Amino acid sequence: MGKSLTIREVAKRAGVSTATVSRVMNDSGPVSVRTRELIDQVISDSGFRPNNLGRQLKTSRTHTIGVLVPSLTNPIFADAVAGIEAAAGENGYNVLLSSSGYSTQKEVAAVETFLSSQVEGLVLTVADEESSPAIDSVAISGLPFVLLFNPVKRTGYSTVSIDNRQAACNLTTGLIELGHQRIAMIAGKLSESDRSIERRAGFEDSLGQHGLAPVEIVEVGFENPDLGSEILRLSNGANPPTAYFCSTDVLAISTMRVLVRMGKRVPDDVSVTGFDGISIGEWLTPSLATAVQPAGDMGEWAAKHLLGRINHKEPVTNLVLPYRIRPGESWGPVSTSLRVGQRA
Amino acid sequence: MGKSLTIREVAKRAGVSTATVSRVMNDSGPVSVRTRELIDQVISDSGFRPNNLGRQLKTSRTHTIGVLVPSLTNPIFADAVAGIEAAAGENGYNVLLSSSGYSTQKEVAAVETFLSSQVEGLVLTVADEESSPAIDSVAISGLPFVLLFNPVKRTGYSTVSIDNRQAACNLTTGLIELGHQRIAMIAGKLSESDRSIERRAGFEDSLGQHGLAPVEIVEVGFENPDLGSEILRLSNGANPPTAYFCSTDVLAISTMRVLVRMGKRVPDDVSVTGFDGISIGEWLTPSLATAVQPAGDMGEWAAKHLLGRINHKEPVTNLVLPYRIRPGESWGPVSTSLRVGQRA
DNA sequence: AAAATTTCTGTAATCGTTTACATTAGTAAG
DNA sequence: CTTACTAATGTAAACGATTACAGAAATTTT
Repeated sequence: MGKSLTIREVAKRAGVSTATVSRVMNDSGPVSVRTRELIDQVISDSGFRPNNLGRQLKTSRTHTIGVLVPSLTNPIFADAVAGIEAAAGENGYNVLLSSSGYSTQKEVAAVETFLSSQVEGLVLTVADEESSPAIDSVAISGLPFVLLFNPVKRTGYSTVSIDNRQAACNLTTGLIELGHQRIAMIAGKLSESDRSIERRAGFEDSLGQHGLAPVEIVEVGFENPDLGSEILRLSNGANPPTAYFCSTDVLAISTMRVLVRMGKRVPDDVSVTGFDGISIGEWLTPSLATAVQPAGDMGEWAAKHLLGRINHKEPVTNLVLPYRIRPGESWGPVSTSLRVGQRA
Repeated sequence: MGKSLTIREVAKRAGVSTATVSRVMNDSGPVSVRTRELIDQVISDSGFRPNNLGRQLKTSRTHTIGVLVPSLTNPIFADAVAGIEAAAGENGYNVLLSSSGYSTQKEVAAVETFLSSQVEGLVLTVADEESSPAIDSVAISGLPFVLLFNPVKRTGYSTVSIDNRQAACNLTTGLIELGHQRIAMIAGKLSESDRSIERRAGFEDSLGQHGLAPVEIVEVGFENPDLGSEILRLSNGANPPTAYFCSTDVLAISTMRVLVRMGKRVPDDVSVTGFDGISIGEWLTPSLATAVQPAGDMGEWAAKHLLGRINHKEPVTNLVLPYRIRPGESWGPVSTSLRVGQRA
């Protein structure tokens, strides 16, 4: 409300020049003890707060990074953002946050805003790295950025991820070793997530290695997936799955709920696996078998690396962190009765 | 990397003045069709992107709001931020995000940064509204802000919350009606959360109305609460609680886990209630009895109201939204054996 | 065809800082 | 008491946009 003070006003009140005031604020040059004290006094008396816009415009440093994720309601991203924010804060950086809702269009818009706002770098998770106009924009601009969660495909920019394909393969193999032969995949829209694509590939790798084929790969939207009807259809179909491999924990949780509501027991009647390792999964009954991505650490690492690139010209790096298969109660041996029943 | 273009360069290339370029970009004055096309051409050819700092400095509008929450890993806040971000985005506003980790000191620092960054308003959840230097700073600055989740105490600024005290009272009464007489409260540090304080008050209201006293009120830190030893102590004490009233869902979930690990059955041996209504709660087994705050809507409303205050001089408002008691499987009638056993 | 409008465009100041450069004051050395 | 340095301060030009204001060009009115 009340027009805030400018450095000029402070200078006038202290009877010095703006240059001197600036020098005491930034410790950027010699100032006599006397005047320094005088100016400090005036500043604290008047509650002067320098306007960052002026400073940033002049120095062309904003100490701000942009962060773009698909969604904040999925804890995997919230946790990552928490890690990013923490690392940024520790290093005196601010975070400009945007979420895309898995929309390529919104990704582009967000990136455009970030670039206009002169952020010094970006951490982002895009829908599909291979065909992302948003990434193209950033790349062209020359601004440092690091891709988070997106599987590394092209080289040339920094990424922090896990080996989605291998993790998915391991998880699927786990199901097969439990005796499952008829496995369906519930996948987040492949066009909305290259993670889904990779995970599907891993899923198929494993099936292939064991001479199996997927019962079906069902694509669902992330925002309001209508799992109910799909699962009902599969379940009542000619070839009902004994296990559901879901491309994210959130989808897995929804899947389990649908199954339970249908009267199925997990894992006695049907097994379910997730992917991401959000902490809720552990607390569920049955707890969720999944592949854990260390989201908080990944975010933290991404931010630190980004700052390194910005401030110390550190080279582009592709970090692939280890994942962890977290066995849970949501998968179990395929039920004998079912196995026989189906074969009959 | 590559020095980006300025409006001056664009003007030169198009053979016009910067004023004209500015006019076509902002539609802020008459421009002949010919020159408009010419300039548009030059802009898209050169990939010119206006530098927001210059614009913002001149217009003194940043189209940015600051958002400060205690934590992003607690879904109640992540959901709220999602709502805020969505509303802000829809209205062309950017979000500068910070999290305080329940530290008053960090709150102050974050607010200071926001003010320097010339945000146009703030949405924030502070530890304790009644003694918050952060709020004082903002209030003095005259910047519009809205308090989210913090119970409304003083008037004079906008808030969005629910009636924490009443909700807590209702929830406690629910426990009492199930026969519980020995109820302990697990409270987030009262110094770190005025919500905890209110909820405790509601808890005590209900107990008082029924002529009961709390077994104990245990305060735990939010960040890494050591619930294990506390609950063990209570459980093995002279007066073991038959129910735990927890001040947040996150604490309630931890409490349930500890109890289960101790071999207790929930709700057969002991009941547990939460507070917040994070969606996980519903999916747990047993599902969590709790009071639901509509976090996403609250965030959305807070942001919209803030923008209303910024742009349309809407008056300060205290919005108290309805909460909903969500009964769950985590509470049940007090077990008869226990009741008798204890009385013996 | 001149006058009166209206439409278009340019000039230059400004927003709030920082900082290169110039200047002055202060101190040490000769 | 100069001279030569260093320390302290000030002057003024940026940074990249917007926008009063004024002037030129095009159009309409008389």
